[in-house]
Amino acid sequence: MESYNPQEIEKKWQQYWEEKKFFQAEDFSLPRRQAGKDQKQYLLLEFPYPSGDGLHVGHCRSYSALDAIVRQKRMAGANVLFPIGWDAFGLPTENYAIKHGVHPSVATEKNIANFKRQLKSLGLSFDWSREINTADPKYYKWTQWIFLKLFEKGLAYQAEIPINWCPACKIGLANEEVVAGNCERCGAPVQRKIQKQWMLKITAYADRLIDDLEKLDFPERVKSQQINWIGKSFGAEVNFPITDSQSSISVFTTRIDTLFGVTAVVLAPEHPLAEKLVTGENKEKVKSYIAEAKKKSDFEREKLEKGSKSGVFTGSFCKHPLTGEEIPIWIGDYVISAYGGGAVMMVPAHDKRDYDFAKKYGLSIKEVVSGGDISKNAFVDYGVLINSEKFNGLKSEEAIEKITKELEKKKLGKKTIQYKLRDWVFSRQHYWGEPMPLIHCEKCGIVPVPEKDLPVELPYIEKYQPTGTSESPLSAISDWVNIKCPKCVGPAKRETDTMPNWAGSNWYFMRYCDPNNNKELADSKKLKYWLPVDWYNGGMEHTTLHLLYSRFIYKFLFDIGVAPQKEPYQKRTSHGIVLAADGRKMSKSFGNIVNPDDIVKKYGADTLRIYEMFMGPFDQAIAWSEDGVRGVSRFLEKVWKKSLVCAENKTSGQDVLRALHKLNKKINEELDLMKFNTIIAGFMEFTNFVQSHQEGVGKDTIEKMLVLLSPFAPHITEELWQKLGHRESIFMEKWPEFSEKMLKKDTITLIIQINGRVRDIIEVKAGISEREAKELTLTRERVKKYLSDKEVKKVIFVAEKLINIVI
RNA sequence: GCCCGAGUGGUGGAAUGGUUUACACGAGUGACUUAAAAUCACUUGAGCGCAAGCUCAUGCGAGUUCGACUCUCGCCUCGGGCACCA
Repeated sequence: MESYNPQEIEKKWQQYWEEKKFFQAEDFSLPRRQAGKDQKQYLLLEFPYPSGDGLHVGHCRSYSALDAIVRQKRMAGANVLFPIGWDAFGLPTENYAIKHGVHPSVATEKNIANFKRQLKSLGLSFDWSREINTADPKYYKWTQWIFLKLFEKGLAYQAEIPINWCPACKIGLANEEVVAGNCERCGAPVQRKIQKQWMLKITAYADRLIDDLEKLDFPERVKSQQINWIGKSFGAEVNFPITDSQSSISVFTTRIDTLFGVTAVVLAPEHPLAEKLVTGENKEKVKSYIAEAKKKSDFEREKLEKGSKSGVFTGSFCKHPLTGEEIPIWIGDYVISAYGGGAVMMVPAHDKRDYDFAKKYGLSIKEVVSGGDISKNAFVDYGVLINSEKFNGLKSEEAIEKITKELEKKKLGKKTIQYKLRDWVFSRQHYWGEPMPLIHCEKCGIVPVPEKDLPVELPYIEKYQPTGTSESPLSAISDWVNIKCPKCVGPAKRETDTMPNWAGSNWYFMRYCDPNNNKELADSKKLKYWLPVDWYNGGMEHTTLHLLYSRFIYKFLFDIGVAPQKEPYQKRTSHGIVLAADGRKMSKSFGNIVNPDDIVKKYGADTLRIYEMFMGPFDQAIAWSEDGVRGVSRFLEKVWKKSLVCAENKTSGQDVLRALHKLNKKINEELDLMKFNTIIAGFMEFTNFVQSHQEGVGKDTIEKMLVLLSPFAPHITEELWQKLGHRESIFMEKWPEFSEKMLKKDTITLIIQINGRVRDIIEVKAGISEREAKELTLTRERVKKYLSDKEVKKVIFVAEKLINIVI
């Protein structure tokens, strides 16, 4: 008998499938086999960033799993779109290029070639004819086009916002490049620097991003994470008039019922009024405090531990809007400038942070909601109001209503809604990204590049190093920067900022529907046919970034008539990461990385695929184990041998057929639930069964088993299929159905319990009645032993399962 | 500090109210072999016992139930996420 040699057969079939174009999706077409049941299925995985490290075994895990689902759906008759492409712009490539003196476009090209080779070696059934690359001008033409539309509709604007600035490297840093407040490259402490940045107004879509989640088939934890991120809260805005001044401080609170407990107002160090309110004696102290706080990066500010909040008194006071009482104005670093106007009313009795702050600086604590013990802790729950003048005795809920009304009447406040969600910083001062298609004209201001001039190509330059001035490297190319204004033909300059890599990944799934269109983003009929994506799998870490951002962009494209629906993805699932054998993350610095190439070379792609599905629950993080890989390799060896041996037999016995239908049922029920690990276990159980019933297993059974296994282990099953005498590919087979009738057995195992403990097990005929079961049970020696003279109080009978005697 | 998960053999895990430990790994014994590897067969939660068998065990403690890994309450530990969100 020929032995199983994956290295030989896998290449062969990969080429065969590619030549036959098996995996190309057909626009509008009926599915291959079930005419009349025109069911399109669009399955998407997050396209990879082609890093220099090559494919990770983590990619293989989710890709193999999705591929199994895709292959099964094709066999069941669906017209499946399963595309792949490259999220090619990004910071790591630029950094790599600078470090090694290789142009980013060259590095990207090389990395893509490597990724492509690796993906192909796994035999994944992508439709390669639709491959896209976000760094290709033909692609980013449309990324720029989307930006122009956002600009046109007023959803792209410029704002002064702080960035992380490394004073030593003289470059702006991404959050990821800031490690514990220091620059990742040189270790210098990161500072904040104000920079003019392009922003996208995602906040305009906040409500819709929450409301439309309802109808989507997303995991609850994904939905709630997005909802919490958007953070819609209902509350009130209150004005505290500043003493001896015309102006007032506006604060936002969700707990207006605690208004009478305010003992200070605290401003963020960046608050525009902060410096103005400082009085003589405190001036120096406050100034240096503000300077210190501003220097701290967001990172440090966010990580301030309990108790380490700091603050300083400005020396100024404001008036309580209802009592007229004098209230001190403080500055505190725990107040976030970007939220709620950068000012809070401090109610130490009923807010934990305020409580800590008041304790630290000896501010008074005034209880206004009864129910707690404020000498020990802040009482944060709702309760009944006290010390609140005419509102005493009201419940918190009612008080919120009435106090808000009172403030509105006196024009000192109003009901408002606040969101945590912030607008999206959309520009980068880097080379390797899409240039923003805008022109700055001295006369006309900001002028969009006319659509006919798109794409604005990224110039190929030798010097893409940072400029040291916090401007993009593009600003140094005067040939490119200086241009005539498209409106007035006067002298003008190009915008030199580029877009973040999110720009390309926001809409890539739309381009797959029509990847070579030169006239528009994609043909509207094709979009209408394929979208929305039926099933999108990806990582949990993208929940509040890519997944949310791309929903926003899709909604925008829907509003301007480009996207066919309100939501891009109908169903979302997420995979767990693959950890190293030591339980840590795989990382170069730990030296614990597993290269999929090595596994494919040693054991074959089918083994790698099955192992990664078998390793554990799909959505959980699991550590790599090469012993586990060997176990799967043994399983495939067994499939190979038993298939060839049993194909000699003509027919199969009843027991074997029952086991086969049981397996078929298991797969049909568990595949969409992504219970790959138990499905593979089911196959192992089946092959073990075959091993012990070898004579009773016929060719019919083996063939059906191979068809069932083919989505999971495509190469070995295709090879065996042909060895068993078939000319057509196994993937042209129709997905098998199981019959419930075949699963029925004549006898069942009845568990006998006494007081809920198992005491005996008997084989009885199926469909046994309670009376029969009881009679049978009471004759058993082992039961009698326990019953002896005791009284039977109760008998619980669960049909086809167990009988429990209570004594 | 807040939010979300998860705790089951030597290990990864299975079981979502009904035989705890499927499947796999590892370990052990035997067969084949000059030998090893590979393969095959058997054993493998812990304790007591010659055995039949009994007792205990799903992080800890209570509770609901004829019956709890599963449901409820309280606690502990680990992992992931985070924007001190007023």
